[in-house]
Amino acid sequence: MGTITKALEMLNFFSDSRPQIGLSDFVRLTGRDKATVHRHLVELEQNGFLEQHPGTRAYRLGPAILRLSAVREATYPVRSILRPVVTELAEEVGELVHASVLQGYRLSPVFHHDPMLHGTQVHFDQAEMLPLHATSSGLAVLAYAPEPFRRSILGGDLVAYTERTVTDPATLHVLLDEIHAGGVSRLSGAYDGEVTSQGVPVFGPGGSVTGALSAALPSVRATPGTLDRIAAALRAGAVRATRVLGGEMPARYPLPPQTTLEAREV
Amino acid sequence: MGTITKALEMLNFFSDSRPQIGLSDFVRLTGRDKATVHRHLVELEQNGFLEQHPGTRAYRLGPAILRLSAVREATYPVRSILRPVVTELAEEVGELVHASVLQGYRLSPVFHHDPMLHGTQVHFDQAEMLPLHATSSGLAVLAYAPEPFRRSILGGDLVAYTERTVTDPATLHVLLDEIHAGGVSRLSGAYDGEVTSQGVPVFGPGGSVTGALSAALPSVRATPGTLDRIAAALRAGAVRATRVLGGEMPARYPLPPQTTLEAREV
DNA sequence: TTGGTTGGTTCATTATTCAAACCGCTTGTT
DNA sequence: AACAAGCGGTTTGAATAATGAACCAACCAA
Repeated sequence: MGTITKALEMLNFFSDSRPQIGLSDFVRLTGRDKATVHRHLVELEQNGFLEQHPGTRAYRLGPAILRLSAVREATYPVRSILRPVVTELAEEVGELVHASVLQGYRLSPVFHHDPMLHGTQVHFDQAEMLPLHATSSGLAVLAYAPEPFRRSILGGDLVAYTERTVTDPATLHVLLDEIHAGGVSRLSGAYDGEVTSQGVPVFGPGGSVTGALSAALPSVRATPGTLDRIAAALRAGAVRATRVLGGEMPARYPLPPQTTLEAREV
Repeated sequence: MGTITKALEMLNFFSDSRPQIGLSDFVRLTGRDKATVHRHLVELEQNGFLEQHPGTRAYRLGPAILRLSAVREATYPVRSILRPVVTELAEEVGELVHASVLQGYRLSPVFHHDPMLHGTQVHFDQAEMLPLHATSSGLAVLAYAPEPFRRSILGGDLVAYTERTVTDPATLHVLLDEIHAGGVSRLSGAYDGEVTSQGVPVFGPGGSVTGALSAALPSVRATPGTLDRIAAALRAGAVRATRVLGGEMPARYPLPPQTTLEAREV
């Protein structure tokens, strides 16, 4: 692992629930030497990717990240483009919806919205990278990804996040073919034990998968009728999201919403 | 310069006008070796800070930056807090207003808004880090910064961006004392030759300067009356911005808006 | 005092960087 | 067709910078 990766990985330890991290915490989190960690922190700070609280000396994410994200959004506004799609979809289905884009072997959250209609909500941490094999978004992506990519994922480490995470490559392969046929993935308790979620792929130019939309709800609220309604809305959302991003739906994708909706049992 | 800095600095070459950069371009821009540059690019890409266009193989800023900026905003929402202040101020004065925060020896843009009321607008590139000695924002910050910090800036490289940039430390020192007394900095053609801008400091907890607000307009529209009206609005904006950020105005700051407004000739 | 924190520094050892050559591919020119 | 020049990317061994165990200093509680 290179120096740059070591430094950048430290940024990933920040999350909504852990916004500030001190030197010793970083040493524990990374398992690396204190001197190295410190030098990396200083360098990140000098470049504005971190800033140090004057009092506590703890580090938090810095203003450079803000500046760069503004530049990316100004030239390639994925987030602001997906925002209305996600928000409308979330309001329509009445549950948490999030959009994410493929980054390496995981999904990077881009935007999420929860209409907050119910007493219990699904917790979503936008700092977490999502695994492909254990989330509805990930399965939706894998189902439409090129065969070599699918194989490299199924052949890699398939972490079991709960006892209901599917980690058998053969079973996953069958599951992905079913999702490919239906256009929507459905998972219950495979990543968060109490959550049921459904996902649809989002495509870029040339019909290649670039990300996913997903709706999640507490499994206690997940009746078959509700899930089918959400699935139909997601399918329509996939088309909208792909269109606003300038992508193309592959010809083989099951068309919404006038198309027959087959309930998918997963 | 460390490896991490070399890699992170490459991200700064992206801007609104240069959203995609290829390997050879980076080699020219950085002056570094092609093999090294390539390894850095690959490592940045693997961590999602860059993504490579499949067709052209050019690099652009990646989704990880988006994810991290969302985390920072969720826990320390400087941008979304300053947004309404900047927008209202811009609409009030009818000109481009931007907010920026101190990062090392420069200012990092956070948010900007242009009401677009006139035929000619000031161009603002949010990718550019602003120098302290040649911008109204920077002078506003320096005027209220601790003496050692002010001296380290005035003792460093003072680049002349135009023939009207003040680069003499002694002259700048006098200028800063005047700004400190008046609360507003005013510069004409010191950074962009055709632009006149005014800046006010924004303070954090404990009354330390953390950033600035600035309003800019084409010098051809800059009449004394207009500038004084904008200066008054900025002073009020500084108080609002400081308050919403949870900071404290220093006791010595000239109070708006009921206070006497002295026109500052700079 | 002792013991356990915290953030930060020093200096042999070790891994990374550099420069120049090369490869395969595309593009525009002769 | 042949050529040159551009592109992204890779390989090589000598120069250079990163690493990590030990060390400092400060703070807090017992």
